[in-house]
Amino acid sequence: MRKLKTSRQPEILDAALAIADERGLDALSMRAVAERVGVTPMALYGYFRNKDELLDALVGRLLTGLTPSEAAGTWQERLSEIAQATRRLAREHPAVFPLLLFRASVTPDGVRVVDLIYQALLDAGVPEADVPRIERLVSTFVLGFAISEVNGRFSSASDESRTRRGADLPAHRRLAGRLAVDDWDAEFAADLADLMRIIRPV
Amino acid sequence: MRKLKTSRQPEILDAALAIADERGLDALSMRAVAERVGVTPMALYGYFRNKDELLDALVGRLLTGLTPSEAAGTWQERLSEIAQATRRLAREHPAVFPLLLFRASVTPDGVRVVDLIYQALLDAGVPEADVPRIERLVSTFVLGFAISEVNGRFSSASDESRTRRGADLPAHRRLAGRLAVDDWDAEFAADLADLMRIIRPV
DNA sequence: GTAGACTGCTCTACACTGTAGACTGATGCC
DNA sequence: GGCATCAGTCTACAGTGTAGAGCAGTCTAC
Repeated sequence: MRKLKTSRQPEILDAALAIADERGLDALSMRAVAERVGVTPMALYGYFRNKDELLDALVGRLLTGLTPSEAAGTWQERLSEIAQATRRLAREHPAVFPLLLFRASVTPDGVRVVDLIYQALLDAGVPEADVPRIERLVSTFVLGFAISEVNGRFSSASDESRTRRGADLPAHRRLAGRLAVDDWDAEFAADLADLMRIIRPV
Repeated sequence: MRKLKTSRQPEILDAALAIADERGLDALSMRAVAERVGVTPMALYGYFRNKDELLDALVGRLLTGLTPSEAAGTWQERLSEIAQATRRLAREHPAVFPLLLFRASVTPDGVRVVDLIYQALLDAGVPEADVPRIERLVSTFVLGFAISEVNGRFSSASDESRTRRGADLPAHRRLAGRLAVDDWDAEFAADLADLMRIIRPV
């Protein structure tokens, strides 16, 4: 089968996303998806050439949800909107989200988001020569932040244990009491504000 | 077996790292590691409780190589040194590197790197209350950049194809010709310079 | 009205994965 | 000698992605 069927692709992706959301990425097997769709595992291979392609399509589906409904407002508002939508997406689909960092987002919807960012940066007065770089800088950070957040890289669980062995960690000791974070929304907002200052110094 | 043996842990991790470097993360199976060590798969379970723990240890081993030999120079030089070392690491071990973003780096060496960054930020005059946040901002970006680079998220392969369908991508069309990147070293350096301006406005 | 092609799917099978459980042979201690 | 501990093996199980063959139904052409 050279040409793939498309009719039930959305249905299959819905099933895959639901499984990942409910039981994690490890549970996302071809067999599990097939069962949920009510079909034999091998039937899926009429719609996606293999599991990797299915995952790619899943990333594409996620990106579709990223495009903001309204593309209005100041450039700061628009950038902020996209960043927040990205973070929201990560929280809604923590298991699948990290795939965004690995599977190059060349889907039409992915490119459309990039275009919106380009436009915001141009409106902000970023020199044309710098726009693509700044876009990569910002989106890399936003993706990285969202992933770190949902994956617990920022886990402060061990903050206290860190400071306890302060002997060889002078800076940690000095910062004791400031390591815990209670408001990630505020942290993210502060980060964005800092990045905005890169985009247009005030 | 409650308590784990440690004697051959380094040897096992070396084998695991070599396999990942040579044949990718997918090829990193317990059986493959065991064969390379010259032992039965089940023998590994005397040294690591399961595959996840082995991977965690692998991340720890990577981080050990991150700690700079010299902790001297201006704060800019020190931060830059760590950032470049991180990027170098990603290129040396592209398959394993992404694990850094997912497996919280609470190993002693990981914390030591964080401490060095804290110290650099303090030296730069960052208010104590902001130091941990800025550390997360910078390290999130650096990790994200390195991963994106080795994983091809920045792939410019499709840049031309993007601009071709310029109709609904106005900003892309306007930036045509500026989308290709030939020097990632320069891009990374420029990004770092921008981030330094967040740390201490000039 | 029947032959042939096409579609959408199933069934079986293979090589591979992580790892639980039981075992063996060697070493060191009393 | 007797026993415990250790390092490693062997077997087995449930699960994975997917190749290859086959099968019932529908559409088209003569």
